[in-house]
Amino acid sequence: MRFSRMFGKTLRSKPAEAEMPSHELLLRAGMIARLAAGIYNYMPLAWRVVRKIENIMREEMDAIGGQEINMPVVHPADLWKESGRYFDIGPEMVRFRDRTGRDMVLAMTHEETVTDLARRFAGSYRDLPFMVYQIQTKFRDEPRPRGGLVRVREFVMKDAYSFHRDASDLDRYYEEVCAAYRNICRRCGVPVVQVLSDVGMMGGSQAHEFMYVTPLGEDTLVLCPECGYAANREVATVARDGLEGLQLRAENADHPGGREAISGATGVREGKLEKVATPGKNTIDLVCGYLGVSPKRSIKTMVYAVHARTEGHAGAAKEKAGSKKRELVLVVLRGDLEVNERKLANLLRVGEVEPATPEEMKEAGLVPGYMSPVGLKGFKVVADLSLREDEEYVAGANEEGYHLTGVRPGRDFPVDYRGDVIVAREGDPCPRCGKPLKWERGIEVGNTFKLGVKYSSSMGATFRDEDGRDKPMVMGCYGMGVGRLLACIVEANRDSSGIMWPITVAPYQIHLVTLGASPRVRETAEAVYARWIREGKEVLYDDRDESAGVKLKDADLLGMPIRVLISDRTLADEQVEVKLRRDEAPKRVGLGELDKVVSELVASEFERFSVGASRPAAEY
RNA sequence: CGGGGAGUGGCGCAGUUUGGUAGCGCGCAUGGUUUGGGACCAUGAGGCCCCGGGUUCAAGUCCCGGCUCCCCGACCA
Repeated sequence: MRFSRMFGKTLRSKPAEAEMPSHELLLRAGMIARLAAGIYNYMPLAWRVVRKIENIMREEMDAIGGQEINMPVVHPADLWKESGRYFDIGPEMVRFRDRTGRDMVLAMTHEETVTDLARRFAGSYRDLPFMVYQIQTKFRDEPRPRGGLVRVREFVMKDAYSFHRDASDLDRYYEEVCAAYRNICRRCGVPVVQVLSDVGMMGGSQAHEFMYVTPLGEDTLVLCPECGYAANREVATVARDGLEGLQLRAENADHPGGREAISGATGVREGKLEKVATPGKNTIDLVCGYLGVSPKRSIKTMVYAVHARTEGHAGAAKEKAGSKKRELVLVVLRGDLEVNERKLANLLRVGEVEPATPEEMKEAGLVPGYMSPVGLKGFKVVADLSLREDEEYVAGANEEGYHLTGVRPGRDFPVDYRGDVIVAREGDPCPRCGKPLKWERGIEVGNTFKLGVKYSSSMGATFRDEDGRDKPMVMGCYGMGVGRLLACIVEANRDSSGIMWPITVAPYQIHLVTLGASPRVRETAEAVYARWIREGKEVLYDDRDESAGVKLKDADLLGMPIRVLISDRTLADEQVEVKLRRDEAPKRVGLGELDKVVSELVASEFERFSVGASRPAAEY
């Protein structure tokens, strides 16, 4: 490609809209152009990168037996009503009617369509397992697009779906997909960490996310540097022993206060529920400070509102889901901990929970600042595992200005649900090895879900098993955002001057630059360019009549891995200059050895991003 | 959807406080001088100052309404 003919232009200054380095560099390089919030054009250089990323994805999916297909972006809403998601998903799904008035949607993902295909074409256990994938546009009307290509509304995703006879076959295959995902990221030059994640709107039993770790990431990851435990904060757990046993005992040892303080402050014996006046002490800190008790010895009571879940099969009743009254749930946990709303929703088996509004609490007769489940009727109570039935706590008395001491969960109030509903904190003990956990931020480039039979059972995708019985297929689904991966490639491969493309995805492998306007330089470069094009080399040839500074700055910004420079100065010695983008120092190379040197560099650059023997052999 | 900010040649910005001929840098065009890190000289083109209404002799500037975009949250590949 001749630079002088290339559509697009580099920018000298940082565009005002740029939010993060990859965004700025892609804009300045003239590779992307925003059309609307979260909707981007891809210019020629970026599109070449996209095609290379897609091909790496294809190779890795094919290597684990995937078969590429293509499913539509516009779906009849009926399919989404069948799975029930038409009613569960909010305004992020674009809905419209076609000219005949039929309800249609834009695809946010393709579980419904692929499950429809599976039920039509796979009827026997002999047809299983199989995996199909596509690289296709999705549209999600995100509330807040951001970060250039990191969070957009229209995006291309590689999505794969596998179908199995049983869970153990899915488990086996799932590992292969995870390995393939690691290969894709490695080949694209993006380091990722695989973390446990929430199943989200996909449903299912287990899920992982593949995260590029960066302070600019949108997700918080909980990592154990010691044993490798890694989870999204939404689902991260902590070692309960460390939390409630050892630490609490240590705390009590340090603070002769502890339970004695409770009796001391109130004059009551241990083991009895007593009401104490705590005027104006309407926060955990105030109450505990006042009573001289550690917050770990107090019960925090939170009120959440939930909608009844629109579960399973579709039904006309769901149409009015929005009008349903919200049920209030009391959540109790140790006073020093915070509620993890994601875990709470999962425990209650609802899509989401929301903190109750002050009006709702008032209407229900609850007293903010002095709440507890003690003596209240008509509320479901969720107790976090951090509360022990053999300990006593300070809790609200449900009366302005009063608290209770000596409260025992279970004895003094009933517990309907018991589970892990707390947020893991930095420094909490790792659930696997007990060492302190660390927090990082990350961008999710891919995810994998064990869907199980959520879609196959609701949509009737069954197969006849060897035993003659019809069973729902066991499914997995696996997504990876192409544009988001591109953004992460830039994030992970750049310096202050510009992008440093890994050769595996670089728009062009070689950037040929001339300096000066002398005929000899021009003729030499033209000859080299013509020869390389003939040989099929990927070369961007900067043939512009620009000053040296402009051309070199552009070469750094655009970031092709190998730069070949021809000038009067180099030709004086019958040489050209060869430089890797990632290296500081250029090398002089005789004209006669140029092709050999470049070919070797191309090969060695590819070697840096190879996955070697770690790629699994095709299984099918 | 809450809270904050911004819309002025292609890009980055000033001008708005105090209403009075729309500016600067980069880019673009033409000619010339240059050519190892975003050169220089000269000449030139390019604007419904986001949209609609209002106040005024006069609105980029003041008032009302709307739209779009950005940031921080809530939400997600």
